[in-house]
Amino acid sequence: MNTNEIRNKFLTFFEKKSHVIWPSDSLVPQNDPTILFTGAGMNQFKDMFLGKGNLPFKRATTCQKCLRTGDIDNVGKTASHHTFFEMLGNFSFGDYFKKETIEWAWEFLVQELGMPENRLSVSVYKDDQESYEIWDRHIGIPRSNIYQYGEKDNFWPANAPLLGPNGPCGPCSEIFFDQGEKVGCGTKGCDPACDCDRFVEIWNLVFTQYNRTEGGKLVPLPHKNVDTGMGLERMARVMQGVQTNFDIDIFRPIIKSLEEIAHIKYNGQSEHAILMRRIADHVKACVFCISDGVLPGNEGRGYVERRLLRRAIRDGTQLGIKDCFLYKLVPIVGNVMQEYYPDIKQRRENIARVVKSEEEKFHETLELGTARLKEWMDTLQKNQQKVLSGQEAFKLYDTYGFPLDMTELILSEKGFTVDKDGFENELKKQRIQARTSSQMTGQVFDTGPLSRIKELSKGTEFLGYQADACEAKIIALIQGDQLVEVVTVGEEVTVVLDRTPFYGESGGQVGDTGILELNGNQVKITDTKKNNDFILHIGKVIKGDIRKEGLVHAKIDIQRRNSIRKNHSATHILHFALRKVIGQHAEQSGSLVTQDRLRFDFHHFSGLTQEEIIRIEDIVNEMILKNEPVVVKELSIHEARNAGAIALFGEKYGDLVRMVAIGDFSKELCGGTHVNHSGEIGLLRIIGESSVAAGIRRIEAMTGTATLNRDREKERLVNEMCSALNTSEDKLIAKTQDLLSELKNLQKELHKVKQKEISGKVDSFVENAKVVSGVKIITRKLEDATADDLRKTADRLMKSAKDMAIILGTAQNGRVTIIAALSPALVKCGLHAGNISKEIAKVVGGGGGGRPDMAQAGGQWPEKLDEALSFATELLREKILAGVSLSAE
RNA sequence: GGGGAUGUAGCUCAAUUGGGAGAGCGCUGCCCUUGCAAGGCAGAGGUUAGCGGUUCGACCCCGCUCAUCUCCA
Repeated sequence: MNTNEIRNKFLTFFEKKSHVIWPSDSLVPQNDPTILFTGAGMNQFKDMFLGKGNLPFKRATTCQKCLRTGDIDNVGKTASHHTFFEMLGNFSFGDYFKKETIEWAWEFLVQELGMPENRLSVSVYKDDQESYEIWDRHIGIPRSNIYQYGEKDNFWPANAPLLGPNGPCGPCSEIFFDQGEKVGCGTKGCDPACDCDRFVEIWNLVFTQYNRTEGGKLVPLPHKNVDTGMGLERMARVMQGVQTNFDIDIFRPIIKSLEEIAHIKYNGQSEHAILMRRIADHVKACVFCISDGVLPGNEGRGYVERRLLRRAIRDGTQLGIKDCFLYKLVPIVGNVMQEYYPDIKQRRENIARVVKSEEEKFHETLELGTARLKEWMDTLQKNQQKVLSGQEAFKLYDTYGFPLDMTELILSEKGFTVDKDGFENELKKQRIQARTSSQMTGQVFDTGPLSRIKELSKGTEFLGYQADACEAKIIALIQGDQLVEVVTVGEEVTVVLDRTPFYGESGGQVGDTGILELNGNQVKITDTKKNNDFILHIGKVIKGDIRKEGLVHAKIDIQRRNSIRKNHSATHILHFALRKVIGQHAEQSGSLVTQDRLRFDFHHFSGLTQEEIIRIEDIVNEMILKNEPVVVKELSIHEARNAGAIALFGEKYGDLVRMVAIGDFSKELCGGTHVNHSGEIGLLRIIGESSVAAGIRRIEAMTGTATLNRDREKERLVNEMCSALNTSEDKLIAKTQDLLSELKNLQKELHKVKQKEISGKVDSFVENAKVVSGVKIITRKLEDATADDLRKTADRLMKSAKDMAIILGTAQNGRVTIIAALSPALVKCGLHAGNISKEIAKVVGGGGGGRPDMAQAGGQWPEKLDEALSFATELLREKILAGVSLSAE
């Protein structure tokens, strides 16, 4: 039985038991600060479990995409560990409980899947007599097949009564499939708790019936929930009678393709097999991440994904694959998953491009790391050492991203080793440092103010598609993380209403601004955000006090909203034009729609040419001028897909969606606000094109009167330039070029004149030089000279005689600059221009230094420059006399 | 969120540890060469990522910001 059949059977089985088949949540959880990735079927139902969700059903069944990296080190080594996997589940929110859950689970396994009863065994929590009796009496499982375990194995979350966290929890009952004595440890007393492979845990039935409070108290919940999870891959492995999860129908083609790329036969046993399994797992995880909008990066989710990708790439190199290869597996993953996840196949090219570019990047870092490591190996060689220190290995890893095992490999080829303990030590240090400042609290359920509001209300009704203003009741006033009753003038506040015309930031469209008014008291709303079903009005009380009573009049800034409408509709047209011009792969990967501009990110491998930009602009404006109607319809997701509407990467859609159609060319699923006819947009101008990430480009544009203002501004600029340059528009460029070349000529001229002036002075300086012991001493002041002029003059003077000591000074802008130069012979005698300049500079209130033959000094008392120069003459005389006698000795 | 590294000409990188911003490749022009490749000469190209500080003086030292890379969470 293949995975698709199992999945379908499961979902339809529970549908027959009055469950709603609910779509999988995105791997990126929305509005849940407690987790990075969706890791279990229940994640999207947390609010339902707490009794404050507002989904219109009490029973649901899902097949949830999950990503977990906690057990990453086991992936590939064991038969069943994955990072990405699918979890089948059925859920009860205060509806049925243990009896039905257990009964149905048994019915499904035995009757639907036809599993042999004698191979199944179960476990229950030691204190959960209720479940025990259901298994024992109601189902009639032999007692020898019912195991009772403690809170480590049969409680959710594990060890919750003792260790926490606080929140909903409860006992669970697990169902195991016995693969027989031949598999696993082979000991007589082997049971489901054994670490060996014999008993496969196929289903976990969790009964969340308690709320754990401070101190480990378990308070019974008013309505009890059921949360079950069946790993699809594991189940498929049992049903298909194969040894590991990687031998099932959705993994075999990936492994097979890998065999062809690496020219290595997969035998399930060797070291190579571990690597191949891991690659298969990781590439699938990354494909799903990318399709849910997570791009590889260096923080948060993107970083988790990057680590998975890089590990897979490294495993590939261990298999002897030299070039990029992972991206070639993307279409294979698309094929095996296409029935339940058609998007993956559709987007395989974009996904593959992201994977490939990450592969290329990683190869680059590997090359850089290898080069650095070779340098260190050379020094080891020189110092006749054999061991690379842990610090150095860690530096290579930490700073340059060079994996430890590669370091070891390269070292061992030349007979070196690495201090692994030292490395681990460094890693431990970093972990401790980072953990002390983490934001993930380890809590399963969010306890912030919003979670408390959910107990008061089901959400905010959005009226903004039709209305600009309405009367509304205040549900809550939030300040910081506190719920308050009154907010006084001047204070900032977040207001939650029961209904509102304010659009909460989502889908790239910014939140509305406006005014909330109640009996002359006013809150100025500067931003509006969305959290689940609540719309949060963020602002400041500007008049009177706001209390949680009466009806407020909520009114948005309609002009601003109208600009946003234009930009949002324009974004859709731009998306269409873009794909028409550069290709269908140019899918949206993000957008920002504000009142004065729009930003649109899309998949593309290179920058746009000027011609492409112009064509895109032309097509958009053509569509605007056609004044096509914009029609918004509410449809089921199924109908919308059939109509050919574009859904976005990584967005999760409910059963009812809004489809925005412009003319007959653009259809997108979109919750934003739009114009009624495309003509209202007026005009679109593309004002920028740039890169945001590998494979992603960004276009910025503006519409409506904003473009008019921009054009006026440009015109004003040109006019001002014309009047500044005293010319007309048609001659502006020629005139500018003339001026530039004139300027250049003048600069050259000036340079020449200065050179001439210097050489003129040089002669007289040399003539009037004092001579001490055959050394010409020149100390002079130059007017209007820069440090560079002084230096050039000194250079010129230096050429005029063999032994010279030169000090030149100038006063400019209230500062003194001095240059000291000595000819090589004097330097040999022990004179140092740097030291000399230092002493001279003291006279003008500064310091100095430099090379023995040429130095620079400065000071802040220009009036003392003459004094400094005569001091310099004396100083040089003394030094030369001393120096010469020294060298004579 | 916390660390480490990097940021200099269009590209790849130097700058002796605070004291004249340079090389190679590429570009422009000229010369040489009967083709190709090369060679010779000359030239353009820089806010040393940005801001602030220390200093007589900062590519260099210190602080902040930004971008890229990387590790930890």
